[in-house]
Amino acid sequence: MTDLKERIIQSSLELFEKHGYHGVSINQIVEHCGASKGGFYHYFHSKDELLYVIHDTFITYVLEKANQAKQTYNNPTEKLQAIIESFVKVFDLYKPHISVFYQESTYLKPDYEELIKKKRDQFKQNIFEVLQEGQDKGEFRSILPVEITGMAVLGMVNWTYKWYRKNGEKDIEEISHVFVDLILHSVLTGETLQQDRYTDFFLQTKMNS
Amino acid sequence: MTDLKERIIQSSLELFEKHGYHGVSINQIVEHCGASKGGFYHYFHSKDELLYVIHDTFITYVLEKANQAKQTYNNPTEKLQAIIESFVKVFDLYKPHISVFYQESTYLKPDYEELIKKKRDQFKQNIFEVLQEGQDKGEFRSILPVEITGMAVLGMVNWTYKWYRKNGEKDIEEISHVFVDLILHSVLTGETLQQDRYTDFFLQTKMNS
DNA sequence: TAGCACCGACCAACCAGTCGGTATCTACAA
DNA sequence: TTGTAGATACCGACTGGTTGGTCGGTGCTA
Repeated sequence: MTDLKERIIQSSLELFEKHGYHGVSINQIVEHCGASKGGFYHYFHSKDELLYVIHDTFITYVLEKANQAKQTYNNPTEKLQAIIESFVKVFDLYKPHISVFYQESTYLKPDYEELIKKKRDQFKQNIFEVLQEGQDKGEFRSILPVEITGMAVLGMVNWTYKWYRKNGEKDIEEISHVFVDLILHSVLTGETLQQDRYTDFFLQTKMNS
Repeated sequence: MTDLKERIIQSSLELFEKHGYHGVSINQIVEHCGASKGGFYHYFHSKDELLYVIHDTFITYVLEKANQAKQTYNNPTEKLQAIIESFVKVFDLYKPHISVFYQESTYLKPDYEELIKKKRDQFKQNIFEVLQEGQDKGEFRSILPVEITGMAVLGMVNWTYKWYRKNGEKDIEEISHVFVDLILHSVLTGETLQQDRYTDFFLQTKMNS
C-alpha cells in the first residue's frame, strides 16, 4: 500500500547517514529507490517533512522504551540499568535514524523542531528523575549533581552513533553491559556497590563465570 | 594585517553554530562581517577550505593539550585526569569550533577529511593508551575493554558541546570535576579507590571541606 | 467514472565561485 | 623627495549549475 513511502524513507536514511541531509537531493533519493519526484511529493509535503518523520520515528520509540523501563522496575538502580540497556540497544535497530537525528537536528524547521524538542526533553527528564530518586533513596552518591551526571550518561550513550557499526567487532550486548557497569560504578554509593545486590550488571557476573 | 580573515572565521563560526554549514551562504557570512565576496575568496580557496580551517584549529589545539598532559604526569590516573580536565576546559574556549567540528564533519571534502581524521585518531589513541597503561599497572579495573571504555569517556566529554553554555548555570570547572569523578569511579579498582591516593578529584575533596 | 498512486518535464530561486577592476602599500631608483 | 612599478588587499556584478517544488497528465483499481 504505502510501500513506496517506506522505500523512500529507507533510501533517504541510507543516503543521509552517509552524505548528510544537505549532501543528498530529492532526485538522488528517488533515483536510489526507483521512484520519481512526483512519487515523493505524493507522500511528503517537503524535504523538511521527511527529515521530521525520521526524527519522530526514533524519538518516539526511545521514549516509549524508557517509560516502559521506568514502570517495570521499582528501585532506581534497576530502572537506570534498564533505561540504559534499552537505550543502547536501540542503536542496533535505529542506527541510521539516530545518525540523522543527531547530525541534522540544526536543519529542522522551527515548527518541527518544537515537536521533537518536547519529546527529547521528556526523555532527558526521565533520566534526571531516576538519578534523583536514586539519591533520595540513598543508593546513589548524593554529591553528584543530577544534571551534569545525567548529561554525562546521555553523552556516553548518544555518542555511540559515531562509532558503532552493526556486525562490527563490538556487539551491542557487550557495549550495553560495559556502559551499565561504568555508569553504576560511578553513580552507586560505596556501600551499595559492595553489597552487590546488583551483581547482574555485566562485568562482575562475567568474572564469576 | 589579516584582520579580515579573522573576522570572516569569527562570523562564520557564529553563523555555522546556529544554522549549520549548509544553512549559511558565503553572502551571509561576508555581510555579517561587513566584507565582500571578493574579500572572502582572497583568503580562502573555497567554502570547504573554511570548514577545514575551523576543524583544524580545534583538533590541533586539543591534541597538543593531551600530549602535554601525557608528558607532565607519570601515573595513568593523573594522566587520565589531566587529559579529561584539559579536554573539558577546551569547551570554554572553542565551543563554536567544536560544534561545527562535530556537526559538519560529514561535509568535509575527502582530502581535508583525511588530514583531520589523522589527528582525531591520534587523540583517541592517547586515551586508549592511558587506559591500557592503567590496567597494566593495576590501577584500573582490567575487566573493562579498553576501546569501549575509551569511547564512553570520549562520548561523555564530547557530548558537552550539545548542552554547555558559556556563562550558563553550570561552569566549566564543575563540569570538569564531575566528569573526572565519574570516570575515575568507574575505572579505578576498588582498592585504588579506597586508598584514595587521588583525593584531589573534586567531589571527595569537596566532601571533606 | 471517480479517485488514488505515481510520473517527469519544467521553473524560479539560490548559491559557490569567477573575473575584471580599484585602491593602498612597498621598494627602490632618479 | 618624488616617481613608478609591482604586489597585495579587497570589491561586487555576473554566471553556470543545481535544487526544491509544481503541475498537468497517465494508468490502474474499485
